[in-house]
Amino acid sequence: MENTIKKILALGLREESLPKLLPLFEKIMLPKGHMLIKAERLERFVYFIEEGIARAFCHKDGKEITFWFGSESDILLSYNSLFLNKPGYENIELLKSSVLYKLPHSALQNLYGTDLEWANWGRKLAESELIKLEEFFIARQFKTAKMCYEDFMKSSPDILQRVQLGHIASYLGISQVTLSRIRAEIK
Amino acid sequence: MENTIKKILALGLREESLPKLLPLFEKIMLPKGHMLIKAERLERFVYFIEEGIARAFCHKDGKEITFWFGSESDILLSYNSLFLNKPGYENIELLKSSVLYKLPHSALQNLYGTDLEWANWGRKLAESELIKLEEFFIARQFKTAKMCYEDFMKSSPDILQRVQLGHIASYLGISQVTLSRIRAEIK
DNA sequence: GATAAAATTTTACAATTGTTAAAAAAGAAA
DNA sequence: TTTCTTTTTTAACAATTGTAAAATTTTATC
Repeated sequence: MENTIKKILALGLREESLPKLLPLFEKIMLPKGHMLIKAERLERFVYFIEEGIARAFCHKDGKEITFWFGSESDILLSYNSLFLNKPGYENIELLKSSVLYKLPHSALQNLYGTDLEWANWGRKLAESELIKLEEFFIARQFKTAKMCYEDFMKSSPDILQRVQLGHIASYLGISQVTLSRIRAEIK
Repeated sequence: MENTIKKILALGLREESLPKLLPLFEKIMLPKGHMLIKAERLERFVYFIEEGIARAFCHKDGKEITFWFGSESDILLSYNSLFLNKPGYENIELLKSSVLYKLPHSALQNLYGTDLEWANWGRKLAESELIKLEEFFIARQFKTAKMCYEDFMKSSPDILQRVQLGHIASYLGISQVTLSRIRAEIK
C-alpha cells in the first residue's frame, strides 16, 4: 500500500499515528467501468487509489460534466457525503481496473472527533484540495480552449495518455470538436 | 461582533469554546480602497468581515483576475499564507469602508495544535469553502456568459448591487463588453 | 452646479467556439 | 481476419464572444 501511505504521510501525519487507521483499510480490486460512487445517495466510504484511474462527473442540463480525475495517491470521495453527511452530486467511475483501499467514513470521523493529530490531518486534506482547486479555477479564467489544453498537457500528461478525449474536453469546459481541432493544429 | 460570531458558530463550534479566541481579536476600521493583503508577501493575519465588502484578485498575463468576493460573515485570508506558510498570489482590497476583526495566524495555529474542537473547526472551514468552490466551478462548465450572469444575479444579488461591473465580469470570466451586452438584452 | 475622472455602454469587425452530421480511425468481440 | 461498436476527426455553418475605440452615463471633487 505504498501509494496510499505516501499520500497520508504527505499531509503531515507522523508515522507513529498510522496504526490507528491502517487496520481499518480493506483492499479491493475492481474492474474498469465500475461505478464506485453514485449521485443522490449517501456514500459511506472513502477510497484511496493505490493503482488505477478514476473520474468524477455529474449531470447538468442533460449533459455529463467531468470535474475531477484521480489516479495513484489520490483520495476518492463524495464531498457532500463525507463533509456534510448528505447525498451528493458526484458520480465516480473507474476508467481502468484498479486497486483501492476502502475506508468507512465512520473510521475517519471517529478519529477526527477524538484525535488531535488526525483532526489536523483532515484539515490539511481539505486545505490542500482547496488550494489546488482555486489555482485551477484561476488558471482557467480568460484562457482560450487552446491554452487550457496546453496547460493540461503540461500538468497532467499521464491522464492525457490514459483517459479518452471526450472526458478531457468536458473537464476543460470545451466541446470535443474544439479539442480535436486544437490537437490537429498543434501537431 | 455579531456577524463574526455567527460565522464562527455556523461552522459547528460550541459557544463555550469562543472565549479561547475572542480576546485575541482586534477590531479595525479601514477605508474603501485599502489593500489588506498583497501578493508575493507572507501575510500574518486573517480578517473576519463584520461589515463591508472585499474582493480578491491576482495578475495573470498582465490581466487582473477577480476570483473571490466577500462580505459580512465571510473570512478574508491568503490561503497560501495560512495553510502553507508561504507568500501567495492573492491581493485583497476593500471595496467599501469596512469594519473587520483581525486575528494573527499564530492564534489560530496554536489552537489547531492544542485544541481538538478548534482543529475540527479549521477542518470544517476548509471543507465548506471547498464544497462551495467546487459547486461554483461545476455550475460554470459549459454555461454561456448569459447563464453565468443570471446565476450570479440569483446567488449574489447584494454583491451585484455593491460592486462595479468590471470586477463582476472578471469574476465570471467574461469581458466587460460582453457583460454590458447581456445586461442590455435582459432589460 | 461645473468640471474632471471613472465606469459603463455602444459600435464595428474579427476570431473563437459550438452544433450537427458524416467520415475515418481505433478498439473489442466473434 | 472480419464484423461490430466506440471513439476521434473533419466539414460546413451559425452563434457567441473578444478587441479596440468612441460615446455616454455616473460618480467624485472643487
